[in-house]
Amino acid sequence: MAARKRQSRNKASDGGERAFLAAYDASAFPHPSVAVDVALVTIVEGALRAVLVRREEHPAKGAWALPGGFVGMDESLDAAAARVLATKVGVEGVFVEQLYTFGAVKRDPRTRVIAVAYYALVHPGLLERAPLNGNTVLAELAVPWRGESGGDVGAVRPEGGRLKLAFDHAAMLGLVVLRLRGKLDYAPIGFELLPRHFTLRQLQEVHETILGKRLNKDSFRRRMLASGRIRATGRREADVGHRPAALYRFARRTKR
Amino acid sequence: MAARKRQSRNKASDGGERAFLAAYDASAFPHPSVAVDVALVTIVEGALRAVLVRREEHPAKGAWALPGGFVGMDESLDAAAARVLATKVGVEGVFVEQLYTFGAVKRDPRTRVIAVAYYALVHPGLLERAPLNGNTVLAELAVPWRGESGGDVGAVRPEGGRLKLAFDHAAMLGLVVLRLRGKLDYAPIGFELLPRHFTLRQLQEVHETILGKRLNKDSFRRRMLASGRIRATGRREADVGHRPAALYRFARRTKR
DNA sequence: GGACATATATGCGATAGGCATATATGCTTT
DNA sequence: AAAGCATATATGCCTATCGCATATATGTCC
Repeated sequence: MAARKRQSRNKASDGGERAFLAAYDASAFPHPSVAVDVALVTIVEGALRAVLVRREEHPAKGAWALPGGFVGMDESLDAAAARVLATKVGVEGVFVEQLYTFGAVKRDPRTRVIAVAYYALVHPGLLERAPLNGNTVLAELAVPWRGESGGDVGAVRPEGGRLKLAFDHAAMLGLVVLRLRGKLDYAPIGFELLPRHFTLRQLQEVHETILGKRLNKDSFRRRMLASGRIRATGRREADVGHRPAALYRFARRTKR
Repeated sequence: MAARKRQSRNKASDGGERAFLAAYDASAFPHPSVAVDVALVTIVEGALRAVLVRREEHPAKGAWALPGGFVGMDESLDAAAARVLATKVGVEGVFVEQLYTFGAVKRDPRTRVIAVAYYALVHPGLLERAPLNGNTVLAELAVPWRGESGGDVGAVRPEGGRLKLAFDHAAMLGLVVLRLRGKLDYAPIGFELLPRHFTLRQLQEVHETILGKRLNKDSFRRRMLASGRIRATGRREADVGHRPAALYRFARRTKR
């Protein structure tokens, strides 16, 4: 689906055309800058949450923003997103996918900045190693439940109140939720929010959290088992005060 | 720091912060350029087709490419896509939507160019007014049909042979097809490829062309009529050598 | 008026989802 | 050790939808 290309850093070597290329170097003219903003999303306590960092500088100083950074001349967009995740949040090797590119003229009051938004999914257990200091927060994404009124999809609230978000980052988070909802049925994104081994109930809770509505337990179970995307591990959960559920893991191939 | 001159552009508001903003002007450093490429897609003779222009300049001189252009400092991405469509193809007021942003480092041998790909949908009748001269072609997108083997999705062929595409534009076209397939069920994109009034059979043929497989006629009819997205006009097609079909039009609201 | 081609309507079996009920099982309590 | 508990797992039924077949309707063409 999303073209995820990993580009090797082969250095430029167009010998004969160099003079020509220089003449067409678009960077000689003023043009927009490009940044990546990454929404690192997880689920804690039954709510979608995203990592936000407090801006130390103008513009929007003091507001909360998605971790981001400008795209270097020699790194791909995907690489820039991974770098931002590793540098600013300390997370590596997680699911990352491009979301949308925001290009309104005045979205950044400084200069013209085009932002390529990414979203990443991670099991909260992996976030424990990433220190969330005072300048970083795991904010709950407001996802109105079925029948529940009020609240924009994806708007952010910390613990009841509402955080002021910089730039158009609130729109980015709203789009993340919509994208997750749209892809949940046909893309293996639910598993990214769970540990390697999980129960069917845990998987259902992830789906319910993303979709913002309750699902029928039996139908969900049948659908998942028939999808061929999960495989029984033969193990069971432990230390629960009742019959333990079977543990499954994600199966890459759709076997039928 | 030295980019002070640049800052005079937006003297509109930020009185006190001007010096600060100048210090953070990212355009003072070398950074990637941004272009938009637009796939104008239509259906002619039962095949998805896209407008391609022959490149007159290096790089990839002589190859076929999607109409594109660099993004100006004072235009949004959406505006740039609309400008490219109007300027290079002569089409306005059609459905345009962002597709994906391609950011591999070496995708353009000249300099670093990040391409925000768009796709547009248009009824072929509207394209007749747009002159397709020798440098412009309406190339068929290779969409393998169910059971049919070979051929990358979205690869381009003129009339049997295969066109050489510049840059990563073949990947863009492939992604267009996948996106159309994915959105067809829940987004009103099929109607964009039809005239204002259309028959159910015409709509079904559009769906079949996009999906690359035959659909059951009765199920399709029932599904469309029950979707609430089409409304009977009371009129019928004329001059067909058999019983004329009822004409429908797209209804914005999903009434139930 | 009849042939023809396609549109439109109706019925039926297969399949999947929603729902209720019954059974299984590991842990905790008595 | 036995009973209780809470949840997992299995089974059956009803209904909506889809694929398929059949029947009827309605224009044009000869």
